Amino acid sequence: MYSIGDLSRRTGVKIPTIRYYEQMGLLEAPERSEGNQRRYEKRELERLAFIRHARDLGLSIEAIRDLLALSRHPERPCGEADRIATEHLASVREKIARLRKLESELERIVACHGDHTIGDCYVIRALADHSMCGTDH
Amino acid sequence: MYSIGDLSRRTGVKIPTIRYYEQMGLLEAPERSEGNQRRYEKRELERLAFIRHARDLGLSIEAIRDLLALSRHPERPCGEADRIATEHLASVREKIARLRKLESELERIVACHGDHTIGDCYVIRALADHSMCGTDH
DNA sequence: CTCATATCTATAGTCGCTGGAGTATTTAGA
DNA sequence: TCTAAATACTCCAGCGACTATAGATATGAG
Ligand SMILES: [Zn+2]
Ligand SMILES: [Zn+2]
Ligand SMILES: [Zn+2]
Ligand SMILES: [Zn+2]
Repeated sequence: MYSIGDLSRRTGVKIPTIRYYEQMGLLEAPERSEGNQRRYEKRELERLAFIRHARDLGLSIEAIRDLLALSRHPERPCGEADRIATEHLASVREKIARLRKLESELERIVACHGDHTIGDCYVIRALADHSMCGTDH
Repeated sequence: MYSIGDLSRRTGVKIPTIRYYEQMGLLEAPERSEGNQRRYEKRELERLAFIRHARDLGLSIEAIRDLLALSRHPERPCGEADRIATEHLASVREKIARLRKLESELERIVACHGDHTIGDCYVIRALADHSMCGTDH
């Protein structure tokens, strides 16, 4: 039996976050001690580690909820789980592409620095005028 | 004189967002019509375009507030503006680096898909066990 | 038994918007 | 000039994924 603090230490998930996951339906409401404190089993420790890992990989709470629901039916085909992961990969790639555009614009913007005043600062001028940009972003 | 709707159409910033920027101190409170509606000058249109562009480049409201304050003193040196942009570039690069790690883990995770069940789905197993990952993320 | 530590609930704050309710103003056509 | 449509006003709630209080209660070691 683990207290919420034990779970927190073992998974690196902060205590209020564990309670938040319970509220969001990722963790089931655990048993309680006589004094109403949460008491977890090993199963729930593993489940929390799964959640933590999925969050670290950027999956949304909703996606994780779906994956957890799927994992309760080991005999079913896993197309849906694969789809969730594939879609997430696509969204990560989109984010990277968007950020790379920003990166290249920002590189251009900060390239010109030295001794000058706000009045002729390229940073300020470039921000004022998108037509100086090489991409839309 | 532009109404808030004119400003919105010309900059692509939604009306509630314009009011939000005013509340956040990015736009000064404009003149009002007899009936209390906002009336803007060209100056404020340009300022909003600046804000929009800076937001599109991912700068925070706070950074933009600082840049706008700086731009009121064209004679001063621009080191601070350059610093804000450079720092932002660094944070964009960090985000890209993090996302690339996620991308490579997710690629690995979704690589193995075909006809199988949840019970032996690599997606589910990989999420349950970070030690299968090649990077920390 | 005492007392420090841990946990409980409920609530509010973070960021950058976005949407709605309910009311008031502006503007264009008849 | 009157009316109806479009627009704008303020205030407030909600998003996602936490995080941080406040004030009360429970647990566990000495
Ligand atoms: Zn400069
Ligand atoms: Zn641009
Ligand atoms: Zn699978
Ligand atoms: Zn991992």
